[in-house]
Amino acid sequence: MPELPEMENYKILLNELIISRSITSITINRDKSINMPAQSFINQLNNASIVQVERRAKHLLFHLSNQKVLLLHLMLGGWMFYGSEEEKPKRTIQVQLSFGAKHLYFIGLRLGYLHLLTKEECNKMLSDLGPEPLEPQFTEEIFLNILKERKGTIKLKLVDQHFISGIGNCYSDEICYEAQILPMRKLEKLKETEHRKLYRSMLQTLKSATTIGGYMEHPLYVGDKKTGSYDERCKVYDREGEICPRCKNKIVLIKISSKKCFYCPGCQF
DNA sequence: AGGGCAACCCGGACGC
DNA sequence: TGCGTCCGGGTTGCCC
Repeated sequence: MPELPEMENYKILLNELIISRSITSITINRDKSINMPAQSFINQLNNASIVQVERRAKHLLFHLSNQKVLLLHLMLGGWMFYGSEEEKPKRTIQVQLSFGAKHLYFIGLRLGYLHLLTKEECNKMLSDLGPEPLEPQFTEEIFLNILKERKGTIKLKLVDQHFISGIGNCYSDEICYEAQILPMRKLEKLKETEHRKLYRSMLQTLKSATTIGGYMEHPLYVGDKKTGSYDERCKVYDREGEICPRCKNKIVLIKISSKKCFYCPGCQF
């Protein structure tokens, strides 16, 4: 569920909150969330500090002072909260990193994980990911070129992490809506003007969602007004039966390859 | 290469 | 309130 804008928002906020602060204790409530025996994990993290938080696709990389990397993927429904013991959400917490009196809580890690890796191991884990859509070097011409080599359903391509990384089920629908293109159409049947429109809609949607904090429903800390502001701006995702803000038709839900897909039959072609 | 599908996992929502 | 049931959804791997 958390996609590029949500993770980018987390990255920006965490870079303000936890940089250079020593990890004073670590609590593992779910062994499956990490990639080694809990005691080894704890021993390696204790007293380390987080030098920088980086994002790659839907992953966050916590770069540590001991040259290791904590690689986070929230998968479905994972989220984070930063605050004191009293502020702690009343949810099951899988992993907790403490920075003195403040703690970073990892919540909802079912299939999600927090792996402690060397830089080499981390690079290897991420080596199959496609380009970052918001990197300046990912130009419209490069996008058009990779589209020319590909066939298939637009929505399935947009969520394919080998093709472009960071887009998931929500933003793929929002991007198609913005581009006024039906998500079930085939890439190879689009005109070049539609390819260009898809690129511009992709950048516009991801940028504006990132700027206003993504659609993540839980704030990162008490008083966090930024995280989640995009939720009400989603035009089609999870809005079956609601009125399209552009043409007043009703939003439709279909399945594409067992994925939920929302679109407007009135103004997407 | 694209597409379909099962498996992974379990908190939380929902029904009674 | 309490218990049982079921669902969601990104990713991987396997098959056609």
